[in-house]
Amino acid sequence: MIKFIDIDENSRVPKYQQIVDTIIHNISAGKLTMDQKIPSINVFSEEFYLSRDTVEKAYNILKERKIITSIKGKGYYITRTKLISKINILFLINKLSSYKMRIYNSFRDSIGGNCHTDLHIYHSEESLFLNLLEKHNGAYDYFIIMPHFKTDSLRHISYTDNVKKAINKIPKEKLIILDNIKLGITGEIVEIYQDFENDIYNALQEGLSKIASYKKIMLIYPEKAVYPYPRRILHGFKKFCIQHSLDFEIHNEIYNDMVLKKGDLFITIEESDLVNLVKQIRDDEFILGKDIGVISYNDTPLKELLGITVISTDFKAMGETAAQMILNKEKGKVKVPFNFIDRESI
Amino acid sequence: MIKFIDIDENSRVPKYQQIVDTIIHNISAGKLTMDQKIPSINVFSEEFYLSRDTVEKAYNILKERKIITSIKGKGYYITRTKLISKINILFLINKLSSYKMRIYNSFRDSIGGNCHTDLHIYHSEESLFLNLLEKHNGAYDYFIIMPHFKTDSLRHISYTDNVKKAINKIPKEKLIILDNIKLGITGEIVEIYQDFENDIYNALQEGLSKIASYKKIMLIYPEKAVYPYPRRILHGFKKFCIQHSLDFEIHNEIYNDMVLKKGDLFITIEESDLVNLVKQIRDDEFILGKDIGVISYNDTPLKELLGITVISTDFKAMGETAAQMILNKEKGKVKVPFNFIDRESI
DNA sequence: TCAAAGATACGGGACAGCACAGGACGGGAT
DNA sequence: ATCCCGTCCTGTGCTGTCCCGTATCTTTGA
Repeated sequence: MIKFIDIDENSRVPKYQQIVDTIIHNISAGKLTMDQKIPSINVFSEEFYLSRDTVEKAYNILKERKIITSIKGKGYYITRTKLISKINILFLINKLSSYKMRIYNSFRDSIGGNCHTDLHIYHSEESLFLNLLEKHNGAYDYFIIMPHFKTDSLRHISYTDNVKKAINKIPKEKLIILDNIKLGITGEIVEIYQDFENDIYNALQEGLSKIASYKKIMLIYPEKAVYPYPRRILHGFKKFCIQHSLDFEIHNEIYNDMVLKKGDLFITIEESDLVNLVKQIRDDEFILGKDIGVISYNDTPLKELLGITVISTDFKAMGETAAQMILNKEKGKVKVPFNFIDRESI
Repeated sequence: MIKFIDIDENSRVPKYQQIVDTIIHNISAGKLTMDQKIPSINVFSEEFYLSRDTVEKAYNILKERKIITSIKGKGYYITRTKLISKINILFLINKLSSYKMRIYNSFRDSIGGNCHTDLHIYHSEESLFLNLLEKHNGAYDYFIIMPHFKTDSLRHISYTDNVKKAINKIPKEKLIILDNIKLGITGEIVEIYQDFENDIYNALQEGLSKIASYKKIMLIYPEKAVYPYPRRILHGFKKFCIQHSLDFEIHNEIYNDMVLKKGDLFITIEESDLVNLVKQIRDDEFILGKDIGVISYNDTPLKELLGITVISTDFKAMGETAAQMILNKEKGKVKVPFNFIDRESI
């Protein structure tokens, strides 16, 4: 049996807090190791002449901090021996894309060394998302989540009741929602959102004079992607085109045998479509930015080198904002900057 | 009689659950086959000093999951061997870069739907790496790990004893090492490695005729990066230059006020350096691929569009190979393809 | 200043899960 | 007939979890 230091009857610190400190102290001293069993509530309370309630409260605090885990009928076990003092953050994203990566990396750069961040990917699958939340419930001090799911072709509702319930279970002060605003969660939570519909509308508006010189605008929106882009992009695009009486079409991808016509303007979302398109423009000996225009969705340094005009979310700002709001304990909704960056491709 | 692994008396997992896991594991490992008889409750309980009740409870769970069927007076028999459990894979990487991302995504595309893959990032920190392995020890069927750590300036030895010990604790048949071969782990493990030194040497060799026409070769090797690149890249580069009597220099990054000279050839590793370099070449009104040459490390679709010559690891192949070796239960060491792709930037 | 509210600590009880030790019964095999 | 098999049963002693009431002390609010 592990030898614990005594509990001080006359201390100002609550007894349950003394128990917590004792356990943590024993862990850092190496006297308690991973997966080791600690005394049961009954044993502990009798050993030190404490109420069962006091020990239970202490164990519950340790459990919430995921330092110990309880198994009904068996006992309490140590499940974490390191990173105890750090703030733990769960970063939950639907898929691993270069943009998500940039958000994550800029977040980690901004949040500083005193935080531990775990990244989990749920591959846009609702069941996985629910599982992960269930599994890590209470284990983290902050949950940064990006709720994007595979949409059924039948229903256009983005979130099922299960998802809403699961997210509502997370204490509001621990919750940070990225990328989405249509959750209908009440209360003061942190939201860092993209306003997909207005973002694309306003960005295109900025480039109107140039855009209007093209005969037809083609949006390449990957409809059948495993991980769908928000359909509000479509709405914003359509709204812009209709309002300015511009001829437009929407396609799923850039096919290899696509017929390009002088005066076409393409807006590509996926990088692969951009690459295919530019290759085809070159093959057909059109001049990019003159015969055929290209606007790409979301900027990268190499797109800048290529001189591709972009409409882009500032992902770096997104990660930084999330970090800042945690560090400064700010609340509220923040819109991520979305810019039209004019280069030579239109 | 089937040899079962032992039941751990002190585990936090209930004993009956350990029995269930053991049986399922033996089925996926092929040690228990269809219609085979498993030990009776009495035999099993005596063999492992368990209560009959515990074994019975485990068998009942398996029966409810239709994995075994009981015949009164005869015994228990395996009745289902397929789709009883997903294979769990832990993908452990040191940092999140676009290349790591490509490996991971191509791995997931290749491994198929019957596997569940978790990605964890240890940020090149030894303690985090050890903690993750300790925490998930035994929870996964395969461990795909990329051992890269922050190097002390004092020691150039890449791996401490702790790391070696931790990796050695993983059963050999579960272990897949990516990216590194200098671990000194004995036994037949799966290794999918990059031979950094010879890769860069051979790739440059392929482009020798073009490279030799430049006056001086500059390698931009980010020495002080938080996540260091293997120094063997340096060795291979130096070897190539010395062997062909080429003038060379090694820099840490592309500075903004760098003096470019006609006849310089740059090899950039980080994308940011490539971007800065190309911008500067344009600012100084040099002609890329004529006045000044650029070779970039690791290919991307946009580099192809830009016409940047690259020497590149085939990351997609890396992920696919890992998946194939798990699916086909192959063993051994496989070198990842590394190519010289000549474009217009030299 | 005083009362209400809250946190702390205690004692106890009820309930369900885990692991163990048996026993009783009928069915299958030899 | 005998032995081992699965099945169902009771009982014991531990475990965590949730609940109640009570007494003390501090903090808060009016």
